[in-house]
Amino acid sequence: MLNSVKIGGNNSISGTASLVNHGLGSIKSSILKKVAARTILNAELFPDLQYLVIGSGVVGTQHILEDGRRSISTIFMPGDVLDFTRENTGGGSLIALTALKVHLFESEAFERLKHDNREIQQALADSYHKHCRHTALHCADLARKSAVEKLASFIIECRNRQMAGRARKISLMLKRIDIADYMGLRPETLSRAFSRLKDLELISFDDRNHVIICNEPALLQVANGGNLEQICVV
Amino acid sequence: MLNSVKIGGNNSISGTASLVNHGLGSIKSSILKKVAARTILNAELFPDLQYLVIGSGVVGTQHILEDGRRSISTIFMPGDVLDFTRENTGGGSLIALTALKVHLFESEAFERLKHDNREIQQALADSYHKHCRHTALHCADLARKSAVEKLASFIIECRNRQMAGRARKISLMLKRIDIADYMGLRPETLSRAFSRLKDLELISFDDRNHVIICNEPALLQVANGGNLEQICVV
DNA sequence: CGCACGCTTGATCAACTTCAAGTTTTGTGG
DNA sequence: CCACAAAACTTGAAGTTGATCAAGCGTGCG
Repeated sequence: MLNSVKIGGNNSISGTASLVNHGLGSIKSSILKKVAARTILNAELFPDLQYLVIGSGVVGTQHILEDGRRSISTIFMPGDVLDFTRENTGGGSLIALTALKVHLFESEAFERLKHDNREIQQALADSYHKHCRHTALHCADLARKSAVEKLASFIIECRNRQMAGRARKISLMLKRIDIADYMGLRPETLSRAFSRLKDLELISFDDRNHVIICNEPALLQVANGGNLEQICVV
Repeated sequence: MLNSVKIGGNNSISGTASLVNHGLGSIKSSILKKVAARTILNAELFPDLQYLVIGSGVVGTQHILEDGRRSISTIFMPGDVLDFTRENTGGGSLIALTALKVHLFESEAFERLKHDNREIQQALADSYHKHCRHTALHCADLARKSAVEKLASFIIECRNRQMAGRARKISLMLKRIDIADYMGLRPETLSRAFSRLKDLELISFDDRNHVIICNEPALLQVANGGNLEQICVV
């Protein structure tokens, strides 16, 4: 499956069609850095930075309204690429939602390489398109779904993006407040949604940050707006 | 401002940094087609289609939940590019929200051209990034804003994307039901939000589909989550 | 130990949805 | 061009959902 040197070596990205696997791994100029949770990722933090590939951890695009309301419009997971050559955030700022390990690629060397290397261009394009898909789905989640449906959808998104395949144990990765801000809910409401899914035996908890999917077909149906009463005869 | 042949000739896209202005205009193989409102745009409709540039009208990415709830995750306006070479919709389908005039670009000739022409690659990349920015902003709109804030935000988005500059008269382009589905509201709630903005004299109506921005600073503040009571001393 | 932080639970309240008319606009055939 | 029907939009009243406010419970750490 893998066809080039892998950077980072975090097994959460193995098997993916990530940028790393396409060509960036062969770049010698990559720098590995650790970033503390809650750090804002911007040009000042990483001078000369053009592209950043996440090795481990999660980054979010955070938006703050005038009165302090916070939302997270998109999240980036291991293997995802952040492109600092353009403003893609729509006015939001990139923030480390967990501690990170990131691979940095410096400007000039990378730009030359990208110019010549069709595989890298392709890998970057793939990454953009994947991001577009995720974001479109996320809009659909936010627009018309109930709290429980949003949470079911989030758990499914986590599983899909962690490349967990059909694994039943899913890492939530984020704190409750960040999941809430991502799904457009308040933490209290999110907590009640967790309880609801647990009571209906669609999920159970391994620990606070790891859920076990107990009834996947039902969870998928709930995520897609199916009728809870019909799905869970309790 | 324009630096190449323009296709379509719709003045709503003049002055933009759209794909058309960058390089696609020089492609001779483009086909102009009219599309009726409510048509689903897919591979069956346009065999061999790779890229589509909107000349006039609006396209939306539509998602339907199991019980029929509908949402529109993203919209495309004149000058925007639809890329049919990949699935970017996150499971949604592209639908003409108004009657359209579109410019189609056929597969093989275009692929060759793109391969050789750096300007076209750049123009496509620009288009993707613009789309990403709009979608991120839209997520922030959906997540935590009230109905009135969402509507204010939609009006501002319309103005910005229509390249209306600081024009006060804005075309809403969409029907109420589509605006509602885009902003995650029911048409009744949207209607009440329109009344609210009108009563507060932030907007007035030219006709049903054209609003006049009466107090732009206030409208911007409302769109960004400012306190209505403080902004509008009524 | 005790404080801080993150999460959960309970009660109340506001906002949005739903349901049910009305009203205006649009489109069509005579 | 008008009449009429259908579609689109608005308005009102009642019902739900999620937000807010307030308190309580663990867990980790100085």
